[in-house]
Amino acid sequence: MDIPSKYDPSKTEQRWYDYWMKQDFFASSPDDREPYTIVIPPPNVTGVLHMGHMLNITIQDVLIRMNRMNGKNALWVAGTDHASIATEARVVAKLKEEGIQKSDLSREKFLEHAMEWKDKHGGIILEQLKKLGASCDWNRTRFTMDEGYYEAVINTFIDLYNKGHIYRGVRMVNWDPQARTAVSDEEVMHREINSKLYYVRYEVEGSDKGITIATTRPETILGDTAVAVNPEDPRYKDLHGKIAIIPLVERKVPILCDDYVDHEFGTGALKITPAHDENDYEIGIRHNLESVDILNDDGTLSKEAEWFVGMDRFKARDEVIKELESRGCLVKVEDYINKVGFSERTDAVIEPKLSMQWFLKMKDLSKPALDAVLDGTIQLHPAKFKNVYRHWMENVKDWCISRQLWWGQRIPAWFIGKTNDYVVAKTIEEALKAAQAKTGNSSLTAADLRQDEDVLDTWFSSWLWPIALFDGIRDPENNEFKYYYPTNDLVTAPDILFFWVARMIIAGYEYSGQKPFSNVYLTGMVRDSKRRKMSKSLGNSPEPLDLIKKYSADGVRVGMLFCSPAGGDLLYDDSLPEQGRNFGNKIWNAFRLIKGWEVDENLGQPENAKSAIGWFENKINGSLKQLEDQYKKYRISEALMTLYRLFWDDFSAWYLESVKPAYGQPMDLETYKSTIVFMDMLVRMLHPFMPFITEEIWQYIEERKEGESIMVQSMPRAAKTDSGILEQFEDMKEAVTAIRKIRKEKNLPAKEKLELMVRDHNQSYSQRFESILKKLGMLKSVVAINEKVDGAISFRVRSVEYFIPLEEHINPEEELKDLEQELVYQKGFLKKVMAKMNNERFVRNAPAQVVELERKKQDEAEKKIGVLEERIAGLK
RNA sequence: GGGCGAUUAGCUCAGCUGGUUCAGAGCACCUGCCUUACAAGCAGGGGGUCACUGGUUCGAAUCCAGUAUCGCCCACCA
Repeated sequence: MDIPSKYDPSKTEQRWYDYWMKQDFFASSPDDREPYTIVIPPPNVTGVLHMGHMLNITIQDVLIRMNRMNGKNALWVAGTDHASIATEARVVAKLKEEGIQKSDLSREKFLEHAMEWKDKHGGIILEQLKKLGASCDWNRTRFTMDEGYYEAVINTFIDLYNKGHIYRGVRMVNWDPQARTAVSDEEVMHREINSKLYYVRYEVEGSDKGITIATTRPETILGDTAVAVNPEDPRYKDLHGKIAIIPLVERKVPILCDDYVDHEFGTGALKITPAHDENDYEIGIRHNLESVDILNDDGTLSKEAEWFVGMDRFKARDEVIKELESRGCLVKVEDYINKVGFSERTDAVIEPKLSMQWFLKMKDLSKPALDAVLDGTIQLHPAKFKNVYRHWMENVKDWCISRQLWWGQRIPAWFIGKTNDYVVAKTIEEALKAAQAKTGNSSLTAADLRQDEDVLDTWFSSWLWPIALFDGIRDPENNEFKYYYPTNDLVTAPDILFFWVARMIIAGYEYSGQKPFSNVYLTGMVRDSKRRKMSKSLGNSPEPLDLIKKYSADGVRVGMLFCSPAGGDLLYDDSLPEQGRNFGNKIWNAFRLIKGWEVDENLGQPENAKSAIGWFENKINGSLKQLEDQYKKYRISEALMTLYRLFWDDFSAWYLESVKPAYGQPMDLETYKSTIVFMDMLVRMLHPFMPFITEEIWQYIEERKEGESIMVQSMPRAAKTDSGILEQFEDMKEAVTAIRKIRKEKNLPAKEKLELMVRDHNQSYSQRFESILKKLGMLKSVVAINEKVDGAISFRVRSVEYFIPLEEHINPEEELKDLEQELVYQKGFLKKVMAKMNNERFVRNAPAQVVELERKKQDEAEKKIGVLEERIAGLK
């Protein structure tokens, strides 16, 4: 049979994926089986596959394939997120390239462009997932703005509004001047930056003393409406109630007292800009201050600023400094490290800005979601995230859900006439009725209503993902929703624990009265080997599809999972997929070996094969047991390692070597059959991790019918193991290793067959595994003896002694040295054991088992010492 | 500034409710082999005061306290 010695995935992977699709194996619909459901974290519709997705998708596919093979009705739903701010930014940028400004377009026209763009690019990432082998039910692919989903989001808004959870109001919000929208607190990333602290002197009316304040944002001076000092601060007691004059704008403002001011910081005097700072805003309210908004939505200075109108805020900062300096108001400048908020999406510096927005009250809604994680109804893996989650949920603040964008679900609020009075309703017809009722004016017409221009935060739609996917908002009684929901596992990155996971849990309890999923597996970040984040600018982020081409999808999957414990970062290096590919090749070659055997039905089964099979049955069962435990604990990397070692070390290096017939010799039918059974089990066990190569081999193992596939086979189940057999085999392995080592040390020709004599034959494994010992140790014979042998090289495994009569290779001095070394070790060991045994408190307090164990150790060590002393005496 | 977590081999990590000489795995490394499945391989090997200091205990990598270093999350000190 002609099978290439190197596995070539380039043809097989696409072929099998097409086959699975054609057979509709990924599809699921409700039936009598227990469901197992995963919903994909919907990638941004603008997104392209990156390393983080690769890890995330691989884990989900392992789980879904595993459960499918375990007899569950497995469903993995895919989809994309409309990603309002990110997508809108992309579309705006693209239009700009074509010379079109967003402001030139009507809302409708812009949305046409956006939708067109989405249709063109939206499917790319999902197609990429297929290359990795993702077994999603593609018939169910959803989009967070598709028709039914859009409606679910709007209905949710209306419902929450009617329940009194949503309010509209002017608040200090995080303003992204680049995207020209408010963003939520979670979308602001604080970073430390090197900046300057400017000390600016304000004149005080009726005093030549003046007052100096410190600020990092001197341009906001233009919006100052007060100066504040701490009432207890002796330096400024004489200035209480006086009037300060703001430089440049020459505005007269009060000097007031507020406990908020820290006299330790700066000069102990604080400028108050209620429109551009959260604290100043609070102080403004307390003291009834006017607020002057000096910024336009795009971050340029507004008319209110009076100076540098229309200039960008950072340019204006420089100009203000220059101007202050030329007027002699700039007292000094210090280097200063402070934390600045950046927009998560555009990376623009966030401006705190007073603005009218919609908010969702979080406190009450989050209560059941907090409890569910605390009491284990929902489990986070790893569990350490429980604390982080609790901390966030206990301090959760109201969520700003409106965005000044067009791409997204438009807020279903309608203003009446030119007023700020509004009604919330799904359609304009309903809104009209409500407006008429509200105003008592039945002559209002649709023309008198105008819908709120804003859209909802993206996360206000994705928090419904597990529910809305199954149409559970519109119809909670529908079969699919009832069958698949709550879902089982969610696999995602910890950076969206609050953005998304926490809010899904909140929505889950509010809209289904249940948890949305039972387990959350939080992956780590993919970084490079120096722990740096993967980024385009560093050029350290490999192109996923190139990796698949180079190392195969199986290889990349395995590589991703080799060292990525839950929650731990994955330090990516090309050696990982390489190791994965090598593993694939190893499997392939083991299979080649088996398929290459010629079978002779008349041949009896040799002893070595019988014992190897008996051992490997136990070994595989032991591994299955271990795997069950590892899967239960979501220890995916460890499970993979268990399989890796089972296949490489136990199956290939020991089992196959034990049963392999001599070159050119045929094999008996029994052994062949058993080996095929093992191979079949092994590829099934490996299938979730390496779907392609295992399918390829499985299809080769036997003639398969159209429509058969490994992916719909059952997973082997653990049976009982005989630990005695496993231990005995381990002892035999040790003996083989020792013999090999002797060969190497003594430079014996590899083919020279040796004699082996075994003392203490009865208690040993060597009866059961004697034939394997002979085969792998290249032995002529294995003979049981009762007395020690002089003039032989010897070694020991546990209490059994082995002798290889090779007088000519013996160096008595070396031998003596080895034995004496061994004696020293044993005596040391015994001493340690005796120390315990002689310790009355140990004997009294330690459990009987432990004491018994020590007693055994003592016996054994004493015996060994006796033997060693006897031999040393003999040599001397 | 507050909270959480970590520190075990060159690297990435296991080590569950203290108890076999318990210090482990994979990768990397060293030596020898192109041996008739696989050099993407085979055989053999070296390597760690379990961050530090105390404490509890018959017994500590494991439990407790402190110290140091790192990481993450939250937070309005201009």
